[in-house]
Amino acid sequence: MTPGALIARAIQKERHRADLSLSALAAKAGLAKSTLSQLEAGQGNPSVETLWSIASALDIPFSFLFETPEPELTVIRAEEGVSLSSEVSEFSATLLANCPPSSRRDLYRVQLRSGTVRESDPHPQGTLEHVLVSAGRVKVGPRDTTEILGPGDYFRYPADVGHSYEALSAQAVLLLVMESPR
Amino acid sequence: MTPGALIARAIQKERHRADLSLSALAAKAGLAKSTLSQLEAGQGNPSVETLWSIASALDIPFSFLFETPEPELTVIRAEEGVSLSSEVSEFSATLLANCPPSSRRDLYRVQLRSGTVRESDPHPQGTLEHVLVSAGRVKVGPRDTTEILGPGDYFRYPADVGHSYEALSAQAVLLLVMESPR
DNA sequence: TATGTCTGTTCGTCAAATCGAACAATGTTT
DNA sequence: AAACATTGTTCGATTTGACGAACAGACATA
Repeated sequence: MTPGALIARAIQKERHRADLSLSALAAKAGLAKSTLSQLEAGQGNPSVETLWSIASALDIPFSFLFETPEPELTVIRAEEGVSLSSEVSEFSATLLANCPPSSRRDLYRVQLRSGTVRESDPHPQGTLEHVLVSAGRVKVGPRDTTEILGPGDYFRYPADVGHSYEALSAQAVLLLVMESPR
Repeated sequence: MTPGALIARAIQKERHRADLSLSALAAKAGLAKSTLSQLEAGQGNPSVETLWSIASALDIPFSFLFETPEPELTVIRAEEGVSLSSEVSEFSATLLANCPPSSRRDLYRVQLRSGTVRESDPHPQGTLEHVLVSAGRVKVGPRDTTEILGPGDYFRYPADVGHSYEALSAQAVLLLVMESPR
């Protein structure tokens, strides 16, 4: 894939996501409409400064201007999972998810208390979340596909739709990996 | 950090790692030496085509040229950490590590039993490991920099040197994120 | 039907990025 | 020491990306 075409698609995708018109984005980025137009047409060979302005106008990290992935939905129970790299019972490692080619994975620690349900708005399209429960019982997942998880359980689901977190025990701790397309 | 300076450092770093002279790289990339010289000096505003040539001449993914250096060794205790989006006490999320531009992050669940020490050989250069303790107490880290961690603790360390995992309690569960350069 | 405001595209002009040769500075050969 | 091959730098010439106005089309308002 030629870099020009790559960037063309990325810009257009991100622009539509931000719900901006070409002219509006041009203005916000301090660029000429013509420049942006040509870029989205795949013609032209933008400079870094130009791309930088676009990225910050779209309020996205610079590297977001390069490519797209695909979603999925997976649960691996505490006792399940492919075990690898150790027959020794003192150490066992289970591969939960190897990293797709062009994605970022940010790590969060989340603490929940029972009572209310934490509703999260949809993240940008293509976003996934990985949850590994550390303590307590929780109910998490997208709108109609929530899962009930206990300590050690792993759950992966698309987060580009509304989703929620709810503690079923008094308190719960979980590791959250947010995976978003670059 | 200005994009120019960012790229300047990246190019120079990667070029030295590839053990190429400026002239040699210029030739291999089909660029004028002068162009490259100016870029590494932080002056100038390269076009995407130019950067693309450089990346492929260095045989690295395009996004390598936008690496932002990160502190290598970090501990965040269970009660510490920058809290965000936690207006409600029922939900608090702590950012542990946001994802550098050009890395893969593979997710593992690791179970340890006390008794033996699990020694791991060095991974490829640039590899980092993130550990979030789910249950039990563990002692993990590179050779002489191990940390003792309890539930909820987070630890990040370079894994391109020998490192080890040891359970201090009867049993321990932890989430391991292995981060390697692309 | 005009009049306005938006959409995104195409054009000539100008500034700037790239080029290529000439440059000084080191190190290696004969 | 002289001759040569490196290193990376600086310079003017030329290509080219970015600008901004003028453009056609879509839609709303009066």
